Amino acid sequence: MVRNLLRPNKRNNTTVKKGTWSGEEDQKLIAYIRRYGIWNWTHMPKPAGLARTGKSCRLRWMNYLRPNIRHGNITKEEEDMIIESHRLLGNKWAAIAARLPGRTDNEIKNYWNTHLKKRVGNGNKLPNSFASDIKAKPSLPTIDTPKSEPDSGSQNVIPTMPANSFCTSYGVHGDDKTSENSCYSPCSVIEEEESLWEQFLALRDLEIAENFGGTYMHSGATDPALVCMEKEFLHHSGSCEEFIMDLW
DNA sequence: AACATCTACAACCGCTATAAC
DNA sequence: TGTTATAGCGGTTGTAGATGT
Repeated sequence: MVRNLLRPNKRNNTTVKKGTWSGEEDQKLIAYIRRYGIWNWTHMPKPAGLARTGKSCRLRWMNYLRPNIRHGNITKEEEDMIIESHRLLGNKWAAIAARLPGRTDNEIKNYWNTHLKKRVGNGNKLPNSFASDIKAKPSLPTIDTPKSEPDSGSQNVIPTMPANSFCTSYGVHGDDKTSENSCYSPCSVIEEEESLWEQFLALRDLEIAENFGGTYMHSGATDPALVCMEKEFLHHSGSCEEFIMDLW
């Protein structure tokens, strides 16, 4: 029994898939973000070839697919940090996650509810007023995380940008395969070679380029792939053929 | 072997905050 | 200033796999 439902979306008359993400869906999302970056979660699923809501895509990316996510057992040190942070902050999972590099709020929340809640209980929680005081003070010392501060110098920086300012071929994943993080990560598996879906996206770029001057040029396209290609082509001095070659 | 129960965690839902218009 | 769209957060649910009977 897999949570794998299809629900019609009344708003745009499409069918939205729910439930567990398949490997193919992961691959599509990673390939799309790898190529185009994160520009708008709501409008991303369609051009990415996903029958998911933007919200679902965001959650999947943030909690599972994003680079530098640590999967696997929580260490003793991390557990201590969770307990201590929870004592200070209460159920502020995002704030707690910010103190634990590579861990997501969802993971910490699950870990707390399944492993620590009974053991630690709520007895050590400080009053809410204290927790909100801490929240209001961004100077609270925290451990750097990819979420709050993308690691500089690395290519594992996900571009986030408004839809109208985006550009193609942003590097989402680094080439560093010597990472000490040996935990399973769908990202690292797919990183090994260009995915089929990524190749498809590249072919689509080519198709778009071939149609410049015609259909796409004045289509008012909103798909960033088209918008950006359009901009790039307009600024390209060479022929269409040269433009295509430059893309590779 | 078959079924029931438990555990861990991925994913969904509803709400709030923020930004843009 | 009000409205709408989007992102993010925390609570909760549902499922897969493990374990017990």
